Amino acid sequence: MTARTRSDRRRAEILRAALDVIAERGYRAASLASVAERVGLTQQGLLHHFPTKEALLVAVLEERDQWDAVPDRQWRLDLLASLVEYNAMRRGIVQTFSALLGESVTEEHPAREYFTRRYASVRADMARLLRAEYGERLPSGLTPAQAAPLVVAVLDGLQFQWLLDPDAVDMAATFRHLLVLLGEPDH
Amino acid sequence: MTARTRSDRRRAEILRAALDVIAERGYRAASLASVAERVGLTQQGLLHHFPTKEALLVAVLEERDQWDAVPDRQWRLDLLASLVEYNAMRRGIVQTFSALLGESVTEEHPAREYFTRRYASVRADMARLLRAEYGERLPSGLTPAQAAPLVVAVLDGLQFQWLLDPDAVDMAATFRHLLVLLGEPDH
DNA sequence: ATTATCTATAGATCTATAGATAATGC
DNA sequence: ATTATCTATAGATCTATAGATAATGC
Repeated sequence: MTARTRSDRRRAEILRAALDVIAERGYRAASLASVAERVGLTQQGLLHHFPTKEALLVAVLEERDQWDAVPDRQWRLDLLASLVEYNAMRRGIVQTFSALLGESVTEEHPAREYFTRRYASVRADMARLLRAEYGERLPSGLTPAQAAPLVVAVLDGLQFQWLLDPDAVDMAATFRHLLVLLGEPDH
Repeated sequence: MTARTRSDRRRAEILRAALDVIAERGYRAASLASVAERVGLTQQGLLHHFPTKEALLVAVLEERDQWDAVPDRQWRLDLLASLVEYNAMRRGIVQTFSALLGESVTEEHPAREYFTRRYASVRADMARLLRAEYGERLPSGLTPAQAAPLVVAVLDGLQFQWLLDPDAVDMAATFRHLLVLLGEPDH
């Protein structure tokens, strides 16, 4: 599981530092020097492992894809609620990707395509999950495809409210309120 | 309504250019020079009107507060849907404030406090609106205070999905699906 | 007179390249 | 031998200050 070669370990260290720095400053304002400093390297030393700043961002995004690679047959709505609960304990990671999402809507942002593709796929997965849970119609009459972007929007929107004011917003409890709105599945 | 003095007009021009540049690059990556260029000024000329970059940001945020100053007694849920529809025609503005929101969760961002305060107040307004519409319980059994952060989250979350892929997400239609989930008010 | 704008510039950054040296692993 | 890291540095930026000049409005 852990990186094998010396080089892989170094890359993993750098990636973790990059996640932290991006959480603190976003990608554009994150400097290679500040990432390098956290792992005891010079900025030029870091560039030996990732040849450009963008290569480092790409590696960050690829890592995220690995976390998310949960076989989606196993997903259920109540497990989604647990995921939200879990995220509420990993503020740094949530902040990293919320900051990246925010930046990604600006022009020529190197993560823009990534997020565009990702949301298309997340909406599709969510629709599938809802279909598995409810069949072709939710109790409200909405189709899974209609409800999917709503559920995804709630997940992201809640993260921003929570990051700005963790004491004012209980992400997990609020997400469960969405499940109330969606209605109880029949099964 | 329009700015009166020469100076006020100039400031208004600069503000509009700043909104555009922030939409394109975010605040941190927006340079004073690029804002100045759009109004035919040098960067130093711009600084005559806004003494620091942060002062310019503050002015941008204050302007937003003015737009939002709709007497909230007049708000109703279906008017919110029209607002979403309207926003779908103002991509630039939506992008400006989505980018700022995204950046604002990073440390020491000059808009962080602004957004924290703003969301507290937006949630309170939304709860008030829901109470006016539904009374103390929505059809689902949720209280207005429980549903408010959800509705706000949907508004923001949809904006990100729409900005990334306008053709894939119909903001207004999807928001109306949320209204279906909330249920028809009795009155 | 006052306000607006410009030129010049200081002082910080930032990314990336070139090439030397140090450390590691056959 | 190869990989990792460093020093040196080019070439772009960026914000902000200082002080001169141009334009505007009593």
